[in-house]
Order: sequence, then C-alpha cells, then structure tokens
Amino acid sequence: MVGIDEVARRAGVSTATVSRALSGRGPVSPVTRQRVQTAADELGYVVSAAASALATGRARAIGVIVPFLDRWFYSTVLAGISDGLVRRGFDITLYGVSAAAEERQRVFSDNVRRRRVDGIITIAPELDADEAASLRGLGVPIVAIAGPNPLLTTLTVDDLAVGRLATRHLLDLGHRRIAHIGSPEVTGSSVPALRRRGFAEQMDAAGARPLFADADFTIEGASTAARHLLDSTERPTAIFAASDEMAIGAILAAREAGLHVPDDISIIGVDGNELGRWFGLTTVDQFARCQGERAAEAVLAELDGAAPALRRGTLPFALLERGSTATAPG
Amino acid sequence: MVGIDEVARRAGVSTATVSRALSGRGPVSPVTRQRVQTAADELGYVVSAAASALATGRARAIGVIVPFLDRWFYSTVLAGISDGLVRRGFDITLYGVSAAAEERQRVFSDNVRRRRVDGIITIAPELDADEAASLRGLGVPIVAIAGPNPLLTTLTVDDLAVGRLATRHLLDLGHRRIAHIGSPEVTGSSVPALRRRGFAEQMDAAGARPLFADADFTIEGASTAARHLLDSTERPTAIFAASDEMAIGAILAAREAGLHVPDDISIIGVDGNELGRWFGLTTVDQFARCQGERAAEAVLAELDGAAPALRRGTLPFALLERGSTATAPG
DNA sequence: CTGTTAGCGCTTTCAA
DNA sequence: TTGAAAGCGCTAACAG
Repeated sequence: MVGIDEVARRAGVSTATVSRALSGRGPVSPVTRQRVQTAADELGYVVSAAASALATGRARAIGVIVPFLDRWFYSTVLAGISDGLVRRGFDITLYGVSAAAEERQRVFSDNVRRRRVDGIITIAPELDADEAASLRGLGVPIVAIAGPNPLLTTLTVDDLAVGRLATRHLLDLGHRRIAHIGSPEVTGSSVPALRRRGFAEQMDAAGARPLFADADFTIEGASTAARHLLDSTERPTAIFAASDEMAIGAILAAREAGLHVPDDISIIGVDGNELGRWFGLTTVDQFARCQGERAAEAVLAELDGAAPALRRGTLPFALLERGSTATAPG
Repeated sequence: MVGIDEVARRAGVSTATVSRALSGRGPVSPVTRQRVQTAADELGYVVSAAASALATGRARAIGVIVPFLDRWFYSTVLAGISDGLVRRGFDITLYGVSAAAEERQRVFSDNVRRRRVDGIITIAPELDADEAASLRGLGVPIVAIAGPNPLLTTLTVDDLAVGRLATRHLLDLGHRRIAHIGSPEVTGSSVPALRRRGFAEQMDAAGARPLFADADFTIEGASTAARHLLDSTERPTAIFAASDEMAIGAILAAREAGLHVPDDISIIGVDGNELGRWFGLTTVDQFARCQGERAAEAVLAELDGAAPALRRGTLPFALLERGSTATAPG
C-alpha cells in the first residue's frame, strides 16, 4: 500500500503539503496542488482511514443502528441513508441489533463505542434507557427516525395525522362503517397506537362508530383479522389497515371471500410499500427512502455545526390513490 | 473520552499491560488482568478503533458491497452477514453501489480503498473488470456471493440444479405441459440463464416440450406473462417461475383468470422469499440468510489464515412444498 | 509477567 | 506558501 511519503517524494514536496493539497485544508499553490494530485493519481494513493481518523479525530463514517435488516421499512430507510451519505463521501458502519439481549448489549457497550463513527442514526429500535444513555455518552450527533423516541430527539412522521388522513379519505368517499386493522394499543405514542388514535378521533368527529380488529402487522395476521370482519353481520364497507402489508392481507381475504375491491369494499394502507403497487393499493405514503435521506442530511448538518435542534423535525406523508378505495356501495 | 493511559494509571500498570490484558494477546497474570478489567469497566474505557487499527493494521471491520439495499434478496443476505459478523465482534462497513456510474466509481476508487476494512463481501453487483481488479488490489480477502462472478472466486448456488429440481418436481407430479417464466437469456452463466437451462434440460430429458415466457423478475411483469400463457390455446398445467416474486405474479394472474391453484394449475418459484408464505407458494428455497452467514464465515476464516480456496463453495437449496403445486389435472 | 520504547500513517501547529 | 516536527491512542518488540 502506497503511503503519503511516497507521494511526497514523487511530487517533490513534504508530506505536510501532500496532506494539505489532497484534503483541501490549508494553503497550497495551484501548481503544487496539481503536482501532488498527479503524483497521487499515478500512485493510486488513498489516505488510510485509520491514520487520518487518529490524527483528525473524525472518522468520515456514520453509524446506523437497525433492528431488522430484512424488513421492507428498515431496508428502505437504510437505502435512503446510504444515498445521502455516499454523496458526501461518508461511509456507513452498520449495527444490526435484532439479536438476543446479550448481543444487543455488546453492540451498545462495545461496537458503537469504539469511536469509529462521527455520528449515529438509529431507526426505531426501541432503545431502553441504558442504551439511549450509552449513545448520548458518545458525544456525537445522534438522529433517531421512525417512532417518537422519548429518549432521543427524533425525526418523525406525525402518525396521528396519518391515521386521520386515511380515515378522512374513506369518510369523504361516503363510508360510515369503517374498520381499523392494527394494534390493540390505545394509549402511548408508538406508531401503531398513534395511527389507531388518528382513526378513532376522525371517526368520532364524523359521528361514525369505529370498528376495530387487531393484527400483528403481517399479511397473514391481517388476513385472518379481515376474514372475521367480513364474516360479521355488520360487515364494514371500508378497512383502514395500519400498514401496507396488512392492507394486502385484507385484500387477499376480501378476494377469497368473493368480494371485489373496491366495488364491494374499500381498503387503504399506510407505508408506501412497493408491494402495494401490484395490488393497486391506495395508501398513505410515508416516503421511507426520503426519511433515510433526511436523516443523513440531519447528522451531516449537525457535524457541520448546525444546531442540534435541526434534527428534530417532522417528515412528510401523502395520500397515494391507486384504486383500492372507491365510493361507498349503496 | 477516557484513554488507555488513564486506565493504566488507575490499575497501577503500564499501558502495554492494559493493552495486553484487554486484548487477550500476550501474557498477563490473572490478578493483573482482573485489576485492569475492573479499572477499564469503572472508567467505561473502550479502545479507539482508529488507534488500534493504525497500530495493528487490522480494522475489525468487513466491507459489504450491495447493489440494492431495498430488495428482498440483498437485504436478507445482508442480515445474514450481519449476524455472522456481529457474533465475532466485527463491524460492517456498508457500500451501497446502486447509484450512478460516477458514484459507483467513487465507491470503488475511494471509499473501498481507505483500508477501513479487513475483508470484503460483495453480493453480485455485476462488477466490471476494473472494479474487480480494484478490489483484488486491496490485498484483503474477498468473498463474492450470488451469481458466479468470473472475476472473483465465489460462493454460489448451483442454479442449473435449482432449475432442474423445480422442473423435476413438476414432472414428478405428472405435468407435461410446463412453462418457464424467466429470462430470455439462453446462454451465459447468469443466475436467470442457469435456471432456464436447468428447466430446458430437464424437460428434454423427460421428452416434454418446454414452453417459455419472458418477464422482468417483477410481480407485475410475471403477471402479464402468465396471463398470456393462460390465454393461449395450449395452456400449461404448470408454471415454473424463476423467482418467487414472479411466481406470485403468476398466482395472481391465475386467480384473476378464475383458475384455482393448484387444482387447475401448479406454480413453483425460486428463492424462499417470505412473501411466498402468504400465497402458499411452493418454491426452491435458497436460504438467502444462510448465504450471508456462510459468506461471513468464509471471510473470517480466511482472515484467520484459512486457504483462500475455502471461499469457493456451493450453497444449499431445497424444495419447499407449500401447496401451490399438485398432481396434474385430468 | 511487566515496563520501556518505538512506531502505525496521517495532520497540524509553528517557523521559516 | 512550504517544511520540520510533534503528536493522535494504541500495539508489539525487546529488555528486564
């Protein structure tokens, strides 16, 4: 591996000058800079991350903490983060923490603390107090996304408003008998609870009686839940599922029951999951990929000296009509 | 941030001893080790990745190159890699290279070359010759998975055999009129081409005439392709799709056409995509997550001094029957 | 078994 | 604008 002194020798300057020329920090005459650049290119020189990090105290890397790498939402956000960081020449150090408690513990007490990163983005891994404290103790910018985390400042979607928006859409189409498939959780500020409350509030405001069915955020779970709803004597004319996967489960259940979507029943989800496209699913898109990009921008901004407050913010969402909702029958 | 000398002072030993005690390398008396450990714990000391890397030449990190973070196969393999590496205390440095040519170029010419990693795992990002050479020039172990890459030694599934297995399964069920939905590519050693050839070979061997429909590996594309097949006068009694997503597309098309799966038509896919579960899809599972774990083991083994040959290997696959295939009708 | 002492490869004052 | 030199925080010989 070619080092900085080799470049210096070839360019006929000192290593200090090479460093200045290549990093862009400090004064270097244009002609010298050019000579150095040429020498570096010819030699294929690239600075050693370790040496540079040790000398400057900055690693040019951001740590990303993700609970489930193989779930749509997380991997999509991660893709956005990656885009946002690569653009600025930062590397990503990935910390998967789905694992067992002890492994998880190790990630927070060791891996994350090796000072390998200049900042951290964490995607809703339900950190406990110790873990959050451990992160804050790092003394680097931290941005949390997805799910208002009381322990950290957060970039988050207003899921109460999301729930209301989806519900209003159905109400506006004339539906009155609307069911929500989601979490049983009524209180608290978890994402599912907020979406549920948004639904309940909007229904109340419209003077309509809300129906509820609980499911576990999987296609299958929602499918079962939907089947019950469809079999009931008081069959809803519309379903608002708290995730696209669940909405798809509902669509599958409806089809199996011989119902036509959206003529017989309207179904709306939340997420903007690609999968919904193939089912013509109307949804409240939360632009997961953008969330990642925003998070990346936020950490980098703070590294550049922006006020920490900047990392607190709300993320956009929007109704995406694809045909699984229509005017209420009858 | 507390440093090694602070720990040394507190434990009443030299920094060298602290280093030895904490890293486990070199002789240290049990009692001293304990004292050091205690001091480190009390102080919350963790070695600096940069300093350690600079001094040892090892970063305790593996670079992972992934083309699409938000596609099922890649994110699932990544999850497996993460599991495999975390267990051994290695960090992952993630390089997403889906981006435009110039960004991609930068990843290979700069990011990857900062010597931040001790080894590299690359997931089938169709590297060109320059990129592969750039990786090899790093002088660290490289393991490629998914798709036989002629430029690198590879851990790969025998997709020819996969194609044969899926086809044989259908033939064994008595089907003769079987269609393959997949790539138009007949020659070459890409994954789709191999699966197709496996199908063709097996059909030939059985003296059955193969039918083909091309699709782009999306649900929608396959759905369209399947519709054509189902409308044709020579409707197949079984479909072998080259991916689970396409198989799902075929299932959806069949349902829309009023056909019952598997009574009217059998459908089999390849991948082991979770999604298939909800459709009762029979498939050839390629255990994506295990592929990641295997790759992780392979790089680490080579770091531990195992022969590079070890990284060449074949990955398992197996028929997973879930009900979308049945005896041929009639 | 432990301490002393050079570095690892770069960056950054400080002087020139 | 440039160079010399002192570290950044840790590890690994080498002595003891």
